[in-house]
Amino acid sequence: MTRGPRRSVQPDAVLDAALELIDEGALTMRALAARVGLTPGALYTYFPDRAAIVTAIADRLLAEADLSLLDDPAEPPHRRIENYALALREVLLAHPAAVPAILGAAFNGPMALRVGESLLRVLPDARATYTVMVYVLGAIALEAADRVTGSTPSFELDPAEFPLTSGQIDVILAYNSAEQFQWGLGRVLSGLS
Amino acid sequence: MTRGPRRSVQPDAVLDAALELIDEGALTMRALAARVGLTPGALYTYFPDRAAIVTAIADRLLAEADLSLLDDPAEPPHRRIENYALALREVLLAHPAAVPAILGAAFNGPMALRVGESLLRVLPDARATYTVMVYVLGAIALEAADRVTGSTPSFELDPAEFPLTSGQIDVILAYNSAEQFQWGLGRVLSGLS
DNA sequence: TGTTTAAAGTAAACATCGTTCAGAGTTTTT
DNA sequence: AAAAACTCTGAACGATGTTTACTTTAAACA
Repeated sequence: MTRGPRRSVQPDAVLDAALELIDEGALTMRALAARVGLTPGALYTYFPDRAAIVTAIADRLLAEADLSLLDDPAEPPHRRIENYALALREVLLAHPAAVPAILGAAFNGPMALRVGESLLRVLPDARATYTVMVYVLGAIALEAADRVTGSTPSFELDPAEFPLTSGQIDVILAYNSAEQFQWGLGRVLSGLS
Repeated sequence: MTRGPRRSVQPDAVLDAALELIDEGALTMRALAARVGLTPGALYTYFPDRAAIVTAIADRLLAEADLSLLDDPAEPPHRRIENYALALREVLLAHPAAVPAILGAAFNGPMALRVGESLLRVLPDARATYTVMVYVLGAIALEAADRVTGSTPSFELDPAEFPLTSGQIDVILAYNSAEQFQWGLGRVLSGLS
């Protein structure tokens, strides 16, 4: 048994509160401490620094998407990847402000290794799995980025200067949607086989 | 003519210095002011706030990649896209710490519109051009992310738990290379036609 | 030409941030 | 019963982005 007094907060509860604060727009050590009923200094008993909290959240979010979707024997390989990718997209876009942190720590955490291994089981060529990860994480990152910055920030579009963009403006404004995500992923996967 | 004293620094020089500081690891208003020979408060005469400086840099970097590569009549369409993508990759990876800002402001700046319009000229389907942008920006973002965090952070890899990952570890460790970038882009483009 | 007006810049402060540290309190180990 | 290891508080430190008077400069206007 460890010496000293028992923790007054579960470490997971700290991460819960931290994710809440990220969703609300700003994760600060003081706000986090207040929310879990501690002093800022006490947080450094739980995690060495703020960055450790963020990467822990990133790994936990990565773990929320059901990895077993990649091993479902009832589905063809491409469908398994689509299912997992859609699940991951849903998990991450529920916390768009946390997505940049995931991109940064995408390949360091323990969960990322597990995702990579499972992907390799479906798509045995490492270059192909990396290409898929690039598309999936890239699409999620772009979509998350413009959810946090308040989308459509006064679109000044001159049809004379940007005729093609104007012509398909309806498609472009809908680029952040599950359908387009899935459409692009389907094309990427077909290009990889 | 505008009233008051002349500027003692060209606004572009402020952006140059700001990009230098980003490359060195930390862009601070105080450090930026010192570098251009001003007081922190004076910077707010040039830009409304720090975020404006960052997005201005993002747009300027986007402008550094030669857009005319997309219109080169001597090359087939897919080759044009590859050439521009490789050029953009080189420009952005020269400043990896600035890349997250570009992802964030990717579709707000004036230069981003120009890139989109040129892309549409060679790949007329908006969904396809968006898929290409996702791949290109995603690959660059992932590569930039692990250049700033000092790559290969003590890779503890258990071959029994991650057999497939271990088997292709050499490919995986080389995932950040122009060849793999181009390989994946080729597959994406072939899937789109 | 002399006065007004707007802009550039300085100096100093404000509020907030992550982080550290000495000490008080608590629990297990010896 | 004493010692050691741990949690937590309270207060501080240094650095950050930004704001606010105030001075100086130079164009615009009478």
